[in-house]
Amino acid sequence: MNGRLFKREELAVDPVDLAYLLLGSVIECAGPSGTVTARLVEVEAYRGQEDPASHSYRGRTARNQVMWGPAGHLYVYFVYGMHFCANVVGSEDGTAGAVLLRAGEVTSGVELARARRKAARRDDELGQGPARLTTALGIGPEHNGADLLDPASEIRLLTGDEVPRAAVRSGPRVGVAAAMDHPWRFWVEDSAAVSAYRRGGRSRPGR
DNA sequence: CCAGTGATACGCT
DNA sequence: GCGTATCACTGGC
Repeated sequence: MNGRLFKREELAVDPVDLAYLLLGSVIECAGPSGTVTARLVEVEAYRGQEDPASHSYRGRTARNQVMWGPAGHLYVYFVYGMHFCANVVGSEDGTAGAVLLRAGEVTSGVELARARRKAARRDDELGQGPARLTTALGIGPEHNGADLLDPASEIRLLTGDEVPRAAVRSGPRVGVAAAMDHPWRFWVEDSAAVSAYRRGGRSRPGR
């Protein structure tokens, strides 16, 4: 079924499986000035306490408490002094797994997204990066902990057209020095909204 | 290419 | 309690 809310048990899975599930799905954020929806095309899996790159690696803190809660909630964090990034919380068995939303194609509310993302020169750039995506959708700190599966929620996660595994590419996560041996970044091969791969300020095309 | 921006968390007193 | 390195980044050069 397409365009329905996910069920919580569907999301309470290993973060890598959740990453595949989220590609092609739709996130919808309603606010006072309108609604923006985006089709997710790039994500990264974070595996909780066993993963040195995960915010939950060092245990529960005030910032990361949402990651220990039930699946299907949104973990929003502030980074680099000016940006917000959003994760979908996965497993609820105490492993604090989550999937970072790295990029999406804005599929409705394009005008509102453009107004929020003045620097974007093409529509492909509206959600082309984790903080660009939250800006385009209007996600902020007030959405930390929001339930994506509540029909009454202003931010919700819906099923989309399934992306075949053959159309999914994977590689090392962006900006993560630790655990480079795990290809836990996943993206839709033919999407123009997939972010450029950067590491240490250097661009690494093709990887 | 690289400056901006500020919360976070760790290692020391 | 305090100093400070480190960011799951972006936009303007």
